[in-house]
Amino acid sequence: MEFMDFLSTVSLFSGLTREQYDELAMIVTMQEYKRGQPIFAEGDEGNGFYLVMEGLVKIYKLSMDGKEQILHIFGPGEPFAEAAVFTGSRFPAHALALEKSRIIFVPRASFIKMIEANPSLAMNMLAALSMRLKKFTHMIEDLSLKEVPGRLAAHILYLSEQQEDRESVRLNIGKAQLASLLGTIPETLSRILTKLSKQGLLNIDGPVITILDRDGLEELSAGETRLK
Amino acid sequence: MEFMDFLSTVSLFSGLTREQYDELAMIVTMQEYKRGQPIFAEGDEGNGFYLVMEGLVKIYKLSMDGKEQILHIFGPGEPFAEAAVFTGSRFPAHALALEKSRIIFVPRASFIKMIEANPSLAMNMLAALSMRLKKFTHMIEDLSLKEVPGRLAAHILYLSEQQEDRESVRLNIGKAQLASLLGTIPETLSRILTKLSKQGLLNIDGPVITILDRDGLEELSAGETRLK
DNA sequence: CGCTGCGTTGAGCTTCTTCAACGATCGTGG
DNA sequence: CCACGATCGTTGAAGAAGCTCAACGCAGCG
Repeated sequence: MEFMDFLSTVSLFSGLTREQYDELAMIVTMQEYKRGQPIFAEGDEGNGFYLVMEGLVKIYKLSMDGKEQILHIFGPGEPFAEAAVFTGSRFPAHALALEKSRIIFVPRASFIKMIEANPSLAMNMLAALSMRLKKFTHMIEDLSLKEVPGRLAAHILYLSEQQEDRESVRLNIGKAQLASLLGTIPETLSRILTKLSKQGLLNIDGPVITILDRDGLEELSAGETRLK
Repeated sequence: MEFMDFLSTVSLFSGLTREQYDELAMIVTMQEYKRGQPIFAEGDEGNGFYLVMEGLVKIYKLSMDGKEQILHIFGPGEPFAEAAVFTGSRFPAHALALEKSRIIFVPRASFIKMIEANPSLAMNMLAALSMRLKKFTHMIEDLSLKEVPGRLAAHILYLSEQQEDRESVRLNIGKAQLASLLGTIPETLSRILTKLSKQGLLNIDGPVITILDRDGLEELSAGETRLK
């Protein structure tokens, strides 16, 4: 059972005993998805939650006329669709593998039993949901109160804090996906990237963005500056 | 202790034993706020969460240039700022009383002890956070994928399902607040209300909105229709 | 080699915001 | 009780931001 090594790295499960890991390994299942393959659709019954073991997953909404808004992009170690476990309702969004992925499924009923018996698991889950909530708060703020250049700047700065190299960022998703994550369309994103580039705030080389003027980006992101 | 009657009506605490209610009543405090008075500010230390006992509270974000986005409006029986309890961090938004309100405060440390000892309380809290998450998902979808008329229509339909009278809705907040909740400004909201009214979809009488064409509103809300 | 997906660029247009002015309502103090 | 100011809602005109539609270059891949 190669899950074990992986499960022990998932922060949601930190603090579990050896037996609890065994128990967990018994109730979960694993499945592979090809690039572009859907994992679930909005409206599907949510009878459990998922865990990215390997690969990349996007959670997104679609409008009637086909426009997409990405809510999350999840990589290895991250759980998704946990909320459906506790509302007992249907998935409010779509999920799709952006790359070839291995995804673990944790069925609701057994997981709820585990939670009720493990205060630390409950606390971990509460913390996870709370972080998610905070992230959404941020997203709503960005969508409503910032213009696209500000959102883009904020996102680049965010990425630069996640990655090793502080000064240059490598996008793990395509520009079209990035546009959808920022609540805009590829054309607009492209224009703004070239604009930022022409103003010397950053440098674009395919999927690699180099930060040239961090202060300038921070002003943009805070809404103190306007793009001319 | 007049809390008791109230606490027993709060769904977050459903399933607690008599002793647990007593315990709860011991650790909480109550405070009154006047209309317009702040309860906490973004960035404040979040050392507990709140519960509306009476009145109306808004949770909101401000942009640099003063624009406001309302995240929630809470009335009696609803908890708010719970997430701060579990992330252990600062409040990510502002809270202010829209009316004269009585607000209960539940300090973090004692509440966490209660949760760890009460699986049902943990489950209630997980369910509450999950619902909140779902609501935000909806909000992001609206902001990103719908235009203002669609958001407004969706909101009116939502209100009509909450209230007794299915055909006429009474706004419990002013139109400026409603605009901020929908991610727009009073001018735009006003124009769209009159437009909807002229098209015979609804009727406006001060804070009372009468639904004249429910199907039309649903089409708008789903993005199937455009406003001419 | 051609196809397909992705990114870019241009032109025109729609939606929404900004700025300004004005009427109505409400609560307060004189 | 009236007058006043403040807040709130409405309307108009102009401008900005972002979207739509269309075309094209380029790279990867069968």
